[in-house]
Amino acid sequence: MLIGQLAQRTGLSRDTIRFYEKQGLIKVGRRERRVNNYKEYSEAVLKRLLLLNKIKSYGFTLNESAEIISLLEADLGTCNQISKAADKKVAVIDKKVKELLDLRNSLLKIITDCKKGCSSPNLEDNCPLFVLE
Amino acid sequence: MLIGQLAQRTGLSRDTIRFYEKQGLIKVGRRERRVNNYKEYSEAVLKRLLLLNKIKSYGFTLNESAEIISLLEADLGTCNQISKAADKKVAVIDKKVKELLDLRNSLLKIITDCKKGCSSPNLEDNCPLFVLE
DNA sequence: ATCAACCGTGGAGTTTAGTCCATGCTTTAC
DNA sequence: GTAAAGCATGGACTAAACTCCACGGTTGAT
Repeated sequence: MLIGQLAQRTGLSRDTIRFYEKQGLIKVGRRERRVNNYKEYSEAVLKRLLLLNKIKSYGFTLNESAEIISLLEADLGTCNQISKAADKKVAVIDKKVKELLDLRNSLLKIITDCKKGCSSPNLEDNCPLFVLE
Repeated sequence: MLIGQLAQRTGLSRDTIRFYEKQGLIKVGRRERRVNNYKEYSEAVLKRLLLLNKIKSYGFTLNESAEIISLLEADLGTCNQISKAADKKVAVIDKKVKELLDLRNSLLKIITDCKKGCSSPNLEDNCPLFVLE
């Protein structure tokens, strides 16, 4: 199929597909061209892209996704390997969540402090925060 | 003071200070130069940088921080304004946290599914996930 | 014949917040 | 007198994952 159809079937834009190609995430052999030089994409490429999307949707980066696919293709994507990769991601996510929640608390505190510091309920006063002592 | 001292007192690198200058976050008048062309930074600039850092530490971007400072300087940084900006940030954070937690659940699910799908406890089998049906 | 819609390539731009480099002048210390 | 350290300027580079653009060839419909 041509790139337009590939785009439709994967939900990716042509530009994205071409970008993935530039990145080496998918390959089209130099022989897989039509006479007019249009690229002919195989079902295998379609599958690879769908898989890439699926893995990516779990929060893996493009490169990580490609690595996982390589493992699978080399029959090395064992349960241990995959689980370990996912575990690592979970740890990263947990860290991010913690940071965000800390930030959230700080923000909530400045909101209450700001309102509290306003000369009583006149919320049109300047916020006493964000002023260096 | 010169940039080196300013860097020391703010904890920012010279490069960062120069970058902020390029971005227009701080300004040094063309007249505020020593005879040798070295820039002379005022205490006001120092304060502005410290304030910028403080606001930034609450998760605001550089530009947002600069905007908040502008409000404060124009005596418009009212409790309402500041609280509203913080509220907005909180909402953004909440959204991100939710996304991350959803992702976390998906990952946990693929871990258990992967292990469950392994031909029983042989974790060296290929993970049955990440395979298109 | 011509217009839209599609294809190819190469390269630039986007975002954020800087970092690093080259070049060249100034000042300070030994 | 010379080396190190500090200053100024302008511009390139970084990550991530695209998106957009220009230019040009091809195909299909009218």
